[in-house]
Amino acid sequence: MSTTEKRHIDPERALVRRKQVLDAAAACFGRSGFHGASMAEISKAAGMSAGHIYNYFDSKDAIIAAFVEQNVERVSQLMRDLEQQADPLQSMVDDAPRHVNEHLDPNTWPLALEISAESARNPKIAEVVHDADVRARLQFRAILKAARERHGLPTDDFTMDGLVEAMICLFQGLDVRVVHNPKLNEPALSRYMSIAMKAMLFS
Amino acid sequence: MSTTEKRHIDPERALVRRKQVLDAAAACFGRSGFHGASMAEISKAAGMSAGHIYNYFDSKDAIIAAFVEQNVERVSQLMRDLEQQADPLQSMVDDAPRHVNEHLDPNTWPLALEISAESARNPKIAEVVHDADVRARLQFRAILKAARERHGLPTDDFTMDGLVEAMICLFQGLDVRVVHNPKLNEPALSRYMSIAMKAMLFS
Amino acid sequence: MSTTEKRHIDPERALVRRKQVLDAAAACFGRSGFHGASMAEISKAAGMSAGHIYNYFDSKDAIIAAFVEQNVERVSQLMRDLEQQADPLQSMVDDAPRHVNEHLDPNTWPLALEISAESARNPKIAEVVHDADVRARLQFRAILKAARERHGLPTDDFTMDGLVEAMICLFQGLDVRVVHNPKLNEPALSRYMSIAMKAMLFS
Amino acid sequence: MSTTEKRHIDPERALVRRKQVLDAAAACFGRSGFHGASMAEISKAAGMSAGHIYNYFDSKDAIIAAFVEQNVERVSQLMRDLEQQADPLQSMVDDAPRHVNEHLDPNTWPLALEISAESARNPKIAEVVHDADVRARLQFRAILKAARERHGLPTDDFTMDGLVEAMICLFQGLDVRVVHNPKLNEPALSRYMSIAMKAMLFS
DNA sequence: CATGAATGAGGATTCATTCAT
DNA sequence: GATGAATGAATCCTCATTCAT
Repeated sequence: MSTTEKRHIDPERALVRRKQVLDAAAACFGRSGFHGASMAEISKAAGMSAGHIYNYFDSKDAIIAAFVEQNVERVSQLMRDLEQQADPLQSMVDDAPRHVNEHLDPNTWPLALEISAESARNPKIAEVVHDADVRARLQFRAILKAARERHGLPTDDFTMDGLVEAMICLFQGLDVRVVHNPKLNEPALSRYMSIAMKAMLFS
Repeated sequence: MSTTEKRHIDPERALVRRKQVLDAAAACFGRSGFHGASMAEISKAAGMSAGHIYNYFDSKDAIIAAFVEQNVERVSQLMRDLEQQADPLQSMVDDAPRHVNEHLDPNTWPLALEISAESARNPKIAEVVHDADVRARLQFRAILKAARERHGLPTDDFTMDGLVEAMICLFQGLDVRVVHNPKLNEPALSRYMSIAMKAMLFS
Repeated sequence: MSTTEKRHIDPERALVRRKQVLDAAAACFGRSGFHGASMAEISKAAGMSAGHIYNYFDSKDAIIAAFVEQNVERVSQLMRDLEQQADPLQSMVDDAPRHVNEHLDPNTWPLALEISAESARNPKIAEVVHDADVRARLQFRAILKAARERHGLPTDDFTMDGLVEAMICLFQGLDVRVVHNPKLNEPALSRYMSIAMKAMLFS
Repeated sequence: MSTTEKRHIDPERALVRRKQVLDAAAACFGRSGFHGASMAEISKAAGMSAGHIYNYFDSKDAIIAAFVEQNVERVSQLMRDLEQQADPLQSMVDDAPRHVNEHLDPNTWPLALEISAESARNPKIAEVVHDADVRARLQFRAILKAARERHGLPTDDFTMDGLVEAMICLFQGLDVRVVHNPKLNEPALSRYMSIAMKAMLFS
C-alpha cells in the first residue's frame, strides 16, 4: 500500500536505487511482460544483484505493483495539463491528433495492456488500478463539469457518468488498436476521434 | 506459421481432441492467464494426460496460438450479423446498449486483454492477431462503405480508414474500461457510445 | 495430517517411491540435520530428480513430517513387544542392557534429538510428536497398570503419571547421553538403569 | 579450537560487545534454532550492524560455538552448588522437585536439545560438548564418590561409571520429556525421580 | 492411442559474508 | 570503531516437455 517500504539510512540513495529498479523493470516488462521478465533479467538491467533488489522491494509482485502505481500516476499529470486549458472541451477536440500520437508511441505506453491484463487476474494490482481509475475519473469529471457549465451544457450525474466513461473508453481503446494494427492511419483516426469527441463533449 | 496439424490415424477424433484441449485452455487461461495456466491445469481440465496433449500440439505456445486463432475468428461472426441488418449504420447506433452489455459481461470475453497483451510481445501471436485484424477491418469497411453509399455519405479511403479505426477503437476500449472500473454506469456509457457512433457513422 | 497425500495410478509403486525418499531423507537428515540437508542432497540419495520428489511430497516440511511420523511410530511397536511379555515389569528390569544397547546404537536412533529439537520450534512437527507421545504414554500406562495390579501395587493416577513419565524420561535421556559421551560405559549404565527401573516399577 | 579472539584496541569493550552478541544470539537461537536464526535477526537483537559482528566473530558458526561453550559451563556451577551440601546424596533426593522444576522451565534452558542435536552432526560443537561432559562427569563423580565413602557405599570404577551416567541420563531426559509432553504432571514425575535417584545413590 | 512418471532447467527468494565509507 | 549497501551462491520449488510402458 504505502510507497516507501523499507527503512534506509540514506533515503535519497534508496530512492535512486528504487528508481533504477523500476526503470529496469519498465524495460524488461516491455520486452517480456510481467511474468516473462525474470528477476535475473531485471537485476542485470538495473545494474545490481538480484538479491539486493530485495532490500528495496519485498517481492517481484511488489515491483510490479510499484511499477503500476508509478505509471498510473501519469494520468493525473495529463489531467492537470488539461485543467490549465482555457477551454478544455475545445482543446480536447483540437488536440486529438497529439493525444493519438502520444498514445500510439510504442515507447511511451507499451505496457498499458500488460497492466490492464494483469489487473484482470491479480487482485493486488486490481486494487491499485481501480483506485487510480477512481481518482482519474473524479478529476476528469470535475474538469468536464466546470467546462460544460461555462458552455451552458447539462451536467447531471447520468450525463457526466456516460461522458466520462465514453471519453476514457475512446482513449484506452487506442492502446489496444495500436497493438492490433501497428500501421494504422493515424491522421484519419485522429480526425474521427475529434468527430466523436466533439459530439460527446458538446451534447 | 499456419497451425501445424499432426498426422493422426483418425483425423476426426483428432479434431475432437484438439477442441477438448482448446476448450479446457479457454477456461484455464481465463482463470490464470496465458502464463499462469500450467499444462497440468489444462490437461486436468481437458480430461486427458499432460503428455497426450503433445500429440495434438507442439508446445504450450502452440496451444496459445491456436486458442488465439480460434477466438479471434469470433469477430467475423459479428460482422456477418451486422451485414444482415437492413440499415447497419442505424442498427449500430440503436444496438449500442446490447453491444456494450455483451462486451462488459465478464463471462463472455475475459481474454481480449490477455490476447492483446500477449500479442504485444509474442511475434507468433502478433501475426495471428494482425491477420485477424486485417480481415475484420476489411469486412467492417465493406459493410460500412456499402451502407454509407446508400446514405449518400463520403466513402473515400481516408474517411473509411478513420471511421473503421475509430469505431473499433471505441469497442475495444470497452474491454479495458470494464477492467479498470467494473462498476461503471452501463446505461450512461451506452448512451454516449451511441452519440459518438452516430456522429461518426453519419458524418 | 493424512499420510497418503497424492493420487497415483499405481499406489504400490508410489509407496515404494515414498519409501525411497524417506530412506534417503533418513540418511541425509542423519548426516546434515533437517535444515542442513538440501532437497538436492536428498534427491541424489533417493536416486530421483529433485522435482520428482514433489510428486510424492508437498514440500520439504512434508518430508520431515512424514519422516518424523514414521519414526515416531516405532515406539508403538516397542509397546506391543512389551505387552507380549509374561511379566512386563520384570522384563523391563531384566532387558535393560538390551534396551540400552539399542538406544545407544548410532544407526538406529541418531535422529531422536533432531526430532525433539525440531519439535521445540516447529508447530507442525510438535503436533505429530505430541500426538505420538500421548499414544505412547497411554499404551505404556495401560501395560504398566495391568502388570502392577497383578503384583498388587498401587495404580492411582498420580502414581501412574509419575511412573510413566519417569520411565520414559530415563530412556529418552539415553539419546542425549550418547551424544554427549559416545564412549560411555554401557554395562555400567545398564546396571544402574536396572536399579532405577526396579525401584520405580515395584514401588 | 579454543575461541579465536581477535585483536582489539580496547579489549574490555570488545568483551562487552561479544557478550552483547552472545546474549542476542541466545534469544534468537531460542526463538528460531541455530539454523533458523539469521545474522540479520541476531544483529538487530544485539543492537549492532550485521557487518560489525564479524569484528568479534569469524562466522556464524563461531557464534554458535561460543554460545555453546558459554552455556555448557553452566553445569559446573550446579556441581559447585551440590558440593556445598552437607549430604549431597540426600540433598539430591530431597531437591528433586526443585531440579525438575528448573529443568522444565522453558525460560531457563530451552536450548539444551538444540545444542545436543547440533553436536550430533557438527564436529566443532561436538568437541566442545564432549569436553564439557568430561569435566562435568569428573566433578560429579568426585562429589558422589566422597559422599558415598562417607556412607560406606562401594565406589569402584564400574559402580561410579554407571551411577554417574544414569544420574545424568535421568536429568537430561527431562529436557526431552518437556518437549514431548509440555503438560506433564510435574509433582508426580518429581516423586518418581526421587525414588529412582534414591535407589541409585544409596545402592 | 494414452498414460503419468520422470526430468532438469529455470524461477523467486534468502542469507552469510564482504567492503567502501 | 561501526555501518549497511551490496554480492552471489545456495535453497526450495514449479513446470514444460519427454518417454517407457
